[in-house]
Amino acid sequence: MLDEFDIFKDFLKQHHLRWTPQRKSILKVFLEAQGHVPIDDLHKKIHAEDPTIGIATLYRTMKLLIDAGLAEMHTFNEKTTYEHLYQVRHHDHLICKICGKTVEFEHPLIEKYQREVCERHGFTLKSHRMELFGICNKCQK
Amino acid sequence: MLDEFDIFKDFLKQHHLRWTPQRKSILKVFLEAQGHVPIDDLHKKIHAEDPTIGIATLYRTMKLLIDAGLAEMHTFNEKTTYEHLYQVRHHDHLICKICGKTVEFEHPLIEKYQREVCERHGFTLKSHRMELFGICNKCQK
DNA sequence: TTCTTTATTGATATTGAATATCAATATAAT
DNA sequence: ATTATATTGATATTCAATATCAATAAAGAA
Repeated sequence: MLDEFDIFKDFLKQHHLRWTPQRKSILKVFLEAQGHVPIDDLHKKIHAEDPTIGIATLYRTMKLLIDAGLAEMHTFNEKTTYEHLYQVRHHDHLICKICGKTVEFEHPLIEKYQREVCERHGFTLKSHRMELFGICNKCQK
Repeated sequence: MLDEFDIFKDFLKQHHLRWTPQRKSILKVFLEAQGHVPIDDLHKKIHAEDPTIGIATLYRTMKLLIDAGLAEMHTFNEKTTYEHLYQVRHHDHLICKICGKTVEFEHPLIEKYQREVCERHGFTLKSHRMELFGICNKCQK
């Protein structure tokens, strides 16, 4: 079974890009982080790992990870976060408008109807984004 | 039946804000525009209507229109657009990744399952965002 | 290995959308 | 009219993200 490092290496090779220590460190730190990681969190962790890596390289590498299918970018409440994608079951998000708590869920029927809608309009579905915004238990009290 | 101008006036009054010629012009131009309107399109049209209205006032007013429930902000492909909301049936979006064409749709069953998911997690659903990304007919050829 | 080509890097400048500031002005209630 | 306060336009500012660029490093060729 290929792990994320192999996938990234393959991706880089296919695109005539290079496997570098910086890219390795960034992938490592990203994989160790949990859930939705903001860029500045990543930056701090990277800095602890290797203080010489600049912010530009971090942004550049995160883009590559997205292109390689290993990460996904989200923007909830004006804040950008990155989420680990590979070997993680697809899911959508339920977000509390007040405290920002996020719950991940998946619903096979919703996905099915999404595919139907696409077909009906002659589209080939590539991806989707579904976010439900509400108020969680705690914030209602 | 209240029109958008009445709704906006009421909203302003309730919040101790004021009904001004600038706000009137911006609402007028926004209502006349079609579909998903980028801010700079609005700015051009506003400028034709009244060249003295500044960009800051435009941004401020669009925020108010959103708060008043008359507009919705979208960010497709890094570009922010505003969409007319009142007296428009709720719908979601299907977007071509290549040409940017958007199709509006609604699916009652998807909505139903969204509500179910929320309840199951103890959330009160307030709104949602669902965007399907694919390749349209024309772009596949 | 050494050479060559070309991708990558970090530091830093730049961009650009969106927001904050502020003095002058307009609005709405009294 | 008077008063309190919201609004305005011009412009400065912010800040995440990107572009620039000379120095460096990776990978394939010889």
